[in-house]
Parts: sequence; structure tokens; C-alpha cells
Amino acid sequence: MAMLGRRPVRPSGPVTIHDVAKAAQVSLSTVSKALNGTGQLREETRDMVRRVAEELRFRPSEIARSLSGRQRRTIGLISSDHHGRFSLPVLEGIQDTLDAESISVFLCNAAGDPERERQHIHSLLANRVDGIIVTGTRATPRHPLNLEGEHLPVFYAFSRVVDPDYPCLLPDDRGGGQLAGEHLCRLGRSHVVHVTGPAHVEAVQHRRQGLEHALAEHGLALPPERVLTGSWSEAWGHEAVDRILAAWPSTDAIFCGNDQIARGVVDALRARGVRVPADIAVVGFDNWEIIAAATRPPLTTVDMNLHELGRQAGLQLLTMIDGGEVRGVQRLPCSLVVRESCGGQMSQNRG
Amino acid sequence: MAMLGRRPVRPSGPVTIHDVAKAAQVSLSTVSKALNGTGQLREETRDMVRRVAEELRFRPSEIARSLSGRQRRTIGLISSDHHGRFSLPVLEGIQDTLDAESISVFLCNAAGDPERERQHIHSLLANRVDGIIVTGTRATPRHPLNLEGEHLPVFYAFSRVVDPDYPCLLPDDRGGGQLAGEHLCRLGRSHVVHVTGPAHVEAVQHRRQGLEHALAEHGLALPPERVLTGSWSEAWGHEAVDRILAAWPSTDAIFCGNDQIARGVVDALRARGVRVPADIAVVGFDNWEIIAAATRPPLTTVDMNLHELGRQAGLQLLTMIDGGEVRGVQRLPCSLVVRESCGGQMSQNRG
DNA sequence: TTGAAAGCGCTAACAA
DNA sequence: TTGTTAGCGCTTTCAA
Repeated sequence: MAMLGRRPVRPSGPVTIHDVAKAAQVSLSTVSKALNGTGQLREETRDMVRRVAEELRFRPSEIARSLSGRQRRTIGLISSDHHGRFSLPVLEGIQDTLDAESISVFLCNAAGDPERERQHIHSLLANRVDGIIVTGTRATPRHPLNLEGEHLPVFYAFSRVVDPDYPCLLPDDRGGGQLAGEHLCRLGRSHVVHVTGPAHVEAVQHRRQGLEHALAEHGLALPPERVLTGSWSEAWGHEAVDRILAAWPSTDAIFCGNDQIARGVVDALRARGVRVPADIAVVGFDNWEIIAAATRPPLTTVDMNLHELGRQAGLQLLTMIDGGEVRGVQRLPCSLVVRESCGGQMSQNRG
Repeated sequence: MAMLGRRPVRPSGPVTIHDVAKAAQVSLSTVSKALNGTGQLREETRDMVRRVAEELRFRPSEIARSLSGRQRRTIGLISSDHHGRFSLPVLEGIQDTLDAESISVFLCNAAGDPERERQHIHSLLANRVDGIIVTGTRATPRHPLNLEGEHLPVFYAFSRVVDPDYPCLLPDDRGGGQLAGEHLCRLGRSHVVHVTGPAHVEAVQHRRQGLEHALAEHGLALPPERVLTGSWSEAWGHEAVDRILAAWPSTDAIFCGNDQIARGVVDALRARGVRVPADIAVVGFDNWEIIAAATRPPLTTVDMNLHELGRQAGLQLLTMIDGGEVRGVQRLPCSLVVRESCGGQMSQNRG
């Protein structure tokens, strides 16, 4: 295809713009312009250069490109905690957004170690990323990233920062709790007990508030003693059922703080001969498929839409990179996924 | 600290080597040498430059560094499938290795889409990574990465390639099955049934072979009809128990292809009034904590050591990058994690 | 319509 | 012991 009837020979290392220029018998800048669609070139030239470049499998070095002023089109992703079960969907969501913009992601796992986090930040800064997303468990609020005086957009996804001014996106746990409560009320349940995680966790408090709010709207109260706090485990679900059946035999609904607890609750109820949902309806939280779908009956549960949360986090970071103002805590609505543990079948969203 | 009593002023953008040179009143190369510990410099000069650089918070641009010939110290990580439950520990292991060498990771999630994978590869090549690790589910062997004619080390971690010559590291499923079998035999069980996943999956076949081998060594046979293949679900575990109790009431041990099946099996047995482990011992596979530990009784199960697998995959890639020869399928030994579903208590490894 | 040249931030060979 | 200079691969004025 190249002039003179000779096929251009691929050099050993990566093909450079020089190689293309030589093969196409034009100058460097012509190649650059042709390939980037910039400047004023004859169509023929542009086509010819493009053909040669393709034939040579020319892949412009992003390294060199970003050196000469262009945007880096690369961001850093720091998992402050270990990559957990919740991080995964968030991470995938983020990547969906960034892939669409051809932005590369440096993945860093600080694994909860501040020193490791420091090193990663250093490396990200040295690599001149355009921005950083921080993910992690949000049980305990974290310090804002220490950027060593550098100015760089940072967005916190599913990660709580002590200072509420930092741009961050979290699930609307309150709304989630409310969804669960409304669902139960709508199905006519009126003796609701809440079995949830550690009392000091913010999400635990929010979910309870949401439930309380929904019940209140239906003229029902949620007395403090009917909120049982414990660990996020199946075992706690079992234990809670013992207490509930002993203390409040008229209970007709249990809203659980997560799916593991719900699984424990359902299993325990079955073991006691209590029918779910006929006698007691159960709602979980997380929509952790592998648990929720395998429970018998399958769990109706609240979904935090973590994939979507990741997508939006990515978009927000892009906004910040483009100079947009993004601040404060934002909450993403949850959805209710209806399976069989409440008897109902319609699906609800709340936006 | 700088000369003339003036504090050097940080420029607005990232600090460059020029800024440091100016502030320290020396030349570019002196700064470079001082900071890299190369060349011959007076100790005083070196120290002085270092101090100034630190004060200015100078962070040499990795971009510029890698342009001028140095190694990129960056690798690509492609998740061919969605980041799954198994990818996580592998990923963390890989990062452990690479962090220790200060190598950055570009994360790409091809999500099973060949076109997306192509784009990611393109991007990785354009970013001149030193090598690539491919992770993903290994249920179905994948095609080797198409590097578009470029030469670059690629290592497959927990990902099966059609051509067995490609360097890849997989769990030793056969050994894992053997561990389970030996454990059961050692505990005196002699009527073993195997409830496992889809028959066509390689891991399913290997695990069965391992079990068979272990039983054979103790003079026991594993007739084909006692290998029940199905899906990887709890539901299948329940169903299998029905069949087993009906067909072979003398069964005293069940080895399950994964922990979900095992969970289903144990739950079903309990529901039928069969005691675990007193009447029937159960062994799982995966050591998926959240399931294995929550099962009642907690599951004795085989651990694939995925974190370690990731670590070693990282090391192997580094070897390849350094020009070492790495080829063919390698297998990482599994371990047996003893909990309570078999009655035994000692822990076993097999190296 | 094309090409020459400067520059991005750094390293490294060579001079001084 | 330090500084000058020439790249690394590309983009982007500015000249031709």
C-alpha cells in the first residue's frame, strides 16, 4: 500500500510516529495532524497516512501524548478498605462510566493501611492522574485523602468522610428503610420488629429511621425495644428470633438490617415452625443475590443500586475534572426487590 | 532552608525538575542525579538538593521518566469476565506482589465483551505497560489475548487458555478433591457420595478425580452413579439430598463441589433429621467464609488459596518481564480448612 | 497544504 | 564535582 511498492517494515520496538512518517514519506507533523484530524490536510494525504499507520499498527504512545500537554485521561481508584463485597459493583459501575470515555484506571488497594495509602497517593500524583475516586466500607468515616498540597479532584464513592463538605455519594439508607416499612404496611403488617447491625453504624441508624418514618405514616410506632441491634451475621438472626418469639408472639413482620441477618431469621423461623410469609413477613437489605435468592422463601430485600452508584460516582468525578462544582454528601435512592418472603409480588422503586 | 534566606515558592502546576534546579541554584542534571542517587555529587549538594526538592514537594513525573527510556513499572490487569467473587482475592494477591515492587496497575474489566477487551488491550498497549495479567472465571477456556502483533508478557491467573502452552496458574482442583477424600477416609467414612456442579466443567471433573483417587487408595470405589452433577446452587444441594437418602440410606459422607451446594446439603439433612456430622459428614469446596462459617454446623471445606495464587501470578509476570521463561499450566495446591461438618478437628495442608 | 522547530519533564552521555 | 546537550514520542505553533 505504501509508495514505491515496498511494504513498510515494522520496526522491532513499538512503532513510532517517525516510522509512520518515513513510510508515508511525509513529515512528523503531517502524520500527527492526519491521525488526530487536526490542521488542514488534503483528504488524500490524510487517508494515505492513515492507511500506512494502520498497516504499521501504529499506536500513539499515551505517555508521549500526555507529556506534551494533553490531558492524561487516567484516574486513580483507591480502595481504602479491602476490596469488599460491596466494592465490586461500585467498581464495575465506575468502570462503565470511564470506559465510555476511554479513561484508564489505576487501581490501588490501601487495605486499610495508611502508609500503603500514602504510597499509592504518591504514585498516583507522580503518574499525573486527572482525578481520584475513593471507595471503601463506610462503617467508620475516614479522613479526607492527603494530597500533599497538590490540587486534584477527589470523589468519595460509598465511602464516608468525616467532613460532610467533601463530595461523596452514598446509598439513601433512610429511604431504603422507608421502602421496607411502606411495603410491610401496605401488606397489612402492623407488628414490626427490626433486627439490625451494630448500633453505632450510621447506616443502621438511618435504616431504622426510615422504617420508623414509614410506620409512623401508617399510625404505627416503633418502640426502641423492638429494634434489636447486633452483628451482621446469620447467627444474630437466629438469636434474635428466639428473643422475638418469646417477647412479642404477635409479631407479623421483621425488617432485617442486612440479608445475612434475614437469612438467619428466616431459617430460625422455619425451624420453629413459623411460616414465612404467612405468619411473619421478612424483609432484608443489600439484595445480595447469592443469599437473598437462595433463602427459602427467597428474600424480599432492599437494593442499594451499587452499580448505579459507581456509575454516577464516575460521572461526578468527570464533572469535577472538567471544572464543575461538586460538593457535599449525596444520596442515591434504593430500590425494593420483591421476592417471596413478604407474600407481595409487585416491584417498587423510589426515585 | 533554601539559599538567600528566601523560601522557594511552589509554582501553580505540578513542581518540575526545573523549579527544583532554580530553587537549589544548580543544573537540571544535578537535581536528577541527586534525587536518583546516580552520578558523582558532593554529599552536601545531594543533601541540599534533596531538602529543596522535599520542601517544594517535588514528585518526579512518571510520565516523563518513562518517556526517557526507563521502564514503565506499570502493568495491565484484565478481568475477562465480570469481577467475580473469585477474582477479588486473586486481585488482592496480585496487588500485594506489585505494591511491594512499586508497580502500578491499570484495571480493565472486559465484562465478557470481546470488543471491550480489544479496546482495553489497545489502551494498555498505548500506555506501554510492561506486561498483562488476565483473570477471570475459568469455567470455559478462553482465547489467548490478541496483542495485535506486539510482543508483551501475558500471564493468565485463574483463567484457562485453550492452548495449554500459555503461562497460567490454576488451583489444583484434583489435589483439592483428594484432600477432601483423604479427610473423609481418615475419619472412617466409607459410603461417600459426590454432589457437584455442571459435568462439563473441568474443575468438576478434576475434583471428582481427586476424590476418586483418595478413595481408591483406601480401597473404596466411587461408582459413577454416586457422582451427582447439577448446578452450583443451594437448591441443587437440597434436591440431591432427597435423591441420596432415597437411593443410598447408608451414606455416611457427602463431598460437595462448592460451599453453596454444601450449605444446601447440610440444611436439607438437618430438615430431614439427619445429623451432621454424626450420621453424615459433609465437605465443601471454596472456603467461602460467609457461607462456610455460617452453615450449621460450620463447613469443613477446601480452600483454593486464591490470595496466594494472585501473589504468585504477580511474581510470575515479573519474572516474564525480566526476561524469564514461564510456560504452561501450573497448579497451586489447595488446603483443607477443618470446621465442624466432619467432626474432625485437625487442619491439613498439602504442598 | 505541508514541514520545521520548539517544547512537555525527565535521564544520561559527554564536556568542562 | 557540576553543567551542557541530546534525546524519549508526541503536539502545536509558526513558516514556507
